[in-house]
Amino acid sequence: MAATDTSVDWADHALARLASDGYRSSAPRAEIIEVLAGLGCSVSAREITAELQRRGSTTGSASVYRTLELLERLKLVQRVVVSEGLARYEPALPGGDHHHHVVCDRCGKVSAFEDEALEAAINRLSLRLDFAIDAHDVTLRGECPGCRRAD
Amino acid sequence: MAATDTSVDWADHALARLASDGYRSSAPRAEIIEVLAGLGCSVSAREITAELQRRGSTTGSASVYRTLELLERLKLVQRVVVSEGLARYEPALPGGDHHHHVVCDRCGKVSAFEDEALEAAINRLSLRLDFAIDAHDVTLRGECPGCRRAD
DNA sequence: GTGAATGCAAACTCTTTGCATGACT
DNA sequence: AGTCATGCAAAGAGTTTGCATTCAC
Repeated sequence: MAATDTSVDWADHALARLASDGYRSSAPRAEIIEVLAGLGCSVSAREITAELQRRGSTTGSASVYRTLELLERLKLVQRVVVSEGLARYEPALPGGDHHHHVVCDRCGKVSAFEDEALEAAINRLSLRLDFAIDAHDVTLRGECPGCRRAD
Repeated sequence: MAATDTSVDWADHALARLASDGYRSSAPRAEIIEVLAGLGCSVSAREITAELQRRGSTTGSASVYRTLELLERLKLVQRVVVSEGLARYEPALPGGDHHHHVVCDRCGKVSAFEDEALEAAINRLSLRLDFAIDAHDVTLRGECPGCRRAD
């Protein structure tokens, strides 16, 4: 699929932002940004690297990771949690409590919460999607009380 | 922290379920379940393995992974996605669209959706939590239209 | 010319798998 | 006794890091 108008906008925006923030404009960065814009939503570093190789680029995977880290720091890309990855588990009783998690960006502390309105919104939402939804994860991120006080 | 009543209940329940499903009752499994019950919510395989070693157990990490897989299959533990792990990225424009993802359990297809009611619920929820929330991820899982038809 | 950014390769972390040994039923 | 489950160790996937080289400024 060709890049959409929005993705072109984003690529330009990202390149401009890098320049205005004093980062050097290199071919690898431009290529990574272009691929990111073209592939759209929810792309892994691995997929970007593969796409670069397919295009005959000599950009290495280390640069992909470094550039993603930079783009994330500048909030030019958002890191999303889709599934897989570092798995965490918790005991589950049949019909037991249903809760989600808040993770502290600073210290990594994980707390649990429950919210009926949230569940209701997800249930209603599930009805209007084409997918047959059978599970959901919600993760909030921010600063925990301890780290807030330490500011 | 000592095991709570609930976690003891869960450990017993899990052991009973394994037995009733014909799985052998082994020391490693019992230890893993005990650790899982004690550590509570959101534990990684790595943390379980570390705790086992700390306790002087000879249980290897392969058994931890195999037991977690088994427990997940029996729905005795729930796999939760907290963050980290396989990172996926997407272009982000400042003030750009805000959306979440539905992942097909069968084919891995990722689709995006937006839902105002969901966002509203999360915003309201954020206000009553002690954390200073600055981001959130919502991931739904189920079967995509294509895979549903293929049933 | 100088320092930032790159590519390569090695190191690391987490997870999975093969296989011989050991333990539950 | 039979076979399920284990531990070990090796292999695999994804990511990070050190270092010499290259390239943008």
